[in-house]
Amino acid sequence: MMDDDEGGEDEESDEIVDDDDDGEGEVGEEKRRQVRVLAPIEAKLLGSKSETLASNSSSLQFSENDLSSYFATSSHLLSEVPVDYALLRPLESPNFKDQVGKSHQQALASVMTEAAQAQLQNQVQSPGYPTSSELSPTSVTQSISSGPSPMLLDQKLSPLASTNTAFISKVEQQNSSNRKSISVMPVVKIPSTDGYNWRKYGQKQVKSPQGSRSYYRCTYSDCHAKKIECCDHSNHVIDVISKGQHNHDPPRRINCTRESKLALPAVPDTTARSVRMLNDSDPSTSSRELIQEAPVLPETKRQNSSGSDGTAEIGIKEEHVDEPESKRRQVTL
DNA sequence: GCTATTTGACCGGCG
DNA sequence: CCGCCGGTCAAATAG
Repeated sequence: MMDDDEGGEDEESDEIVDDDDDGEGEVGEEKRRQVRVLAPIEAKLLGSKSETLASNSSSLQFSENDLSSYFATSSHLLSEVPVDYALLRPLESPNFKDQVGKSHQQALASVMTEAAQAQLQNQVQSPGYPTSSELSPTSVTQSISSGPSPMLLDQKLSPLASTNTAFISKVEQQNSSNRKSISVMPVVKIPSTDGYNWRKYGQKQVKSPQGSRSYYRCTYSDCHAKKIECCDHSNHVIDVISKGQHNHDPPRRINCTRESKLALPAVPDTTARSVRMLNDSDPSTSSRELIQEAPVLPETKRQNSSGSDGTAEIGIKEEHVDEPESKRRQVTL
């Protein structure tokens, strides 16, 4: 898929930021333009990704000045600024204060959550953006922590899989063509969070928990493991149901150049997700009340603002289904 | 050309 | 028997 994860950071970042508005804003054109204004900054920020953003004060300072000047001219766009930019710029900076004044800070605060949501998606969808494992976790997490839930961040950062890259480009197409059915794919694809590679083979609008379901199966040749992502109306993944078991180890894609960049190492991302084991034969576990949240990030319920974003905790069920795949029409006609 | 995703259609289960 | 619904297939599409 998206093979240019190494080169196309700048371009993609545009799309990425634009990409996240389809979730909420539909601002489209205008937003895209606004994003372009920020492109240079973004390039710088992304350019310094190899160093730790937080610790590299020089580059940060640079960005800071840049941001300030940009901010002075386009402060009204702040709501569109991904939270990372806003937060990377110390609010205490007198320079910054001078230009924007207090009211902007207040506006910033209110806007922060929105921008944070956008930024989160932005991060996860940017192939060039350092993942939580590449980048000093604190730098990212800290910059975000004042906004939405770190859990959300983790959720969104972790699943950097090949599918995400596809999502970036596809979403734009979907935006432009105003698709009728599913507005966008779920913001987060989980494929690699559990270390396995998943291929999506279907998506369905469902009613029970109103939203959509995405159906994945393990790409491993003989593995029949499947999983279903349940998304709410706003395409936020609210539940992940695993069916079947892998008959292989999670692929360690260390040597795989492309995927190792896109996907995190095969470490189960249980910090962010609630994990639910669901036996197929155990219907008692089929309801969402059974979600066990991993209390790794004790941030209240992290709903308030980010909750509006549908930051529903994702439950991962696991259905041990040894169901024979020989159900129906497996024989192609 | 290959692989992954999207999406409408199809199929079976269930009430 | 019929309609609804969820799961899957497969052609079309995209990168």
